[in-house]
Amino acid sequence: MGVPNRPENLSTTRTKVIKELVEGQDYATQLKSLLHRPTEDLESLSAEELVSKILRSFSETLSVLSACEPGELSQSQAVSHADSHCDVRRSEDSGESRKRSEDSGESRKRLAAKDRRGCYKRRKTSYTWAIVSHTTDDGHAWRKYGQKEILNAKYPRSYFRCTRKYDQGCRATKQIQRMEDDPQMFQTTYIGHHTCRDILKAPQIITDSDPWGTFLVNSDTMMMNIPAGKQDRALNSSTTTIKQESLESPSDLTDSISSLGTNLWSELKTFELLEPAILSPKMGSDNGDAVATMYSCTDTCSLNLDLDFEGDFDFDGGEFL
DNA sequence: GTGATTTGACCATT
DNA sequence: AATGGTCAAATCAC
Repeated sequence: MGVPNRPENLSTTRTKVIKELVEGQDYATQLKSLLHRPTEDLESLSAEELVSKILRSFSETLSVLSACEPGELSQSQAVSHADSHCDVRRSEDSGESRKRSEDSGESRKRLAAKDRRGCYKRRKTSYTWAIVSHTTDDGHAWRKYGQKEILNAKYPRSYFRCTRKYDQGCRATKQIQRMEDDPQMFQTTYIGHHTCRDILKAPQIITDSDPWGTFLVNSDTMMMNIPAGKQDRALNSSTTTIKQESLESPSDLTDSISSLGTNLWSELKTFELLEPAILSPKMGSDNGDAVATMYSCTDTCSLNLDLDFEGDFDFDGGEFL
């Protein structure tokens, strides 16, 4: 990613974001009508397909936005400097194929391995956001690379990276932790966005999961809230309840979907006005744990650029993590 | 045999 | 020093 703060890049970014959101809005609209008339329009896309497309649209939008976010930029710069020797070495022995080659009996001990270790940079400034869901399946192919007991947490945290990390350089990772107060639910924290090309390749993304039964609980630069009442229901209800709810009250769901789309859209228009603030170097800098921007999709849809939840917003402080 | 997962060690951050 | 994120050898599953 070059110099995203330049005007021409801003323009490109805006165009891409608008395109993706328009697309997503269109699919959401189709989904809405589909839910109202589930038996009609047999030739149109299925609800599952539409949901997949909507999610893809969001994913792409987030990718574009993260690409122009200063924090992401500094991360890229870090890669080209401090990380470079590591990445070169990694790409030289290229991904998964490197795996067992060095093993073969000897040189398995620490000294050899030690040369490799410490050769990574912990990412701090990527886009992160979290969802709580009854499922951990999000349609992407992930590979587990670690698990850790977390202090004061009942359940361990599992670490996943995109399976395309090495063949496509996709930097997306996620962490999954079972929620203490509701072991049926998982909190999934995504770090970075997929840059690989097989986004949502698997249609099963919504087969046994209900994407609307999940909700975003935080982001360090972006936070989306499903309307508060729905959050409560999502928190307090099981999967089946959510699904039943959707079936019994489609308008409830579709209202949510459409408000999500329209609010995003109206906010996008504001985006243009607030662009200097959004792209200000302050946001998403190393202080990335602070929520610099909040996209709220509540009924009173607001865009607050100067909110700083550091300290106040104790999302990480034990409630979920 | 190949790819995925487990698990203890290493390392960055605070 | 404590904690959490990542690595990579060992192990598992197919």
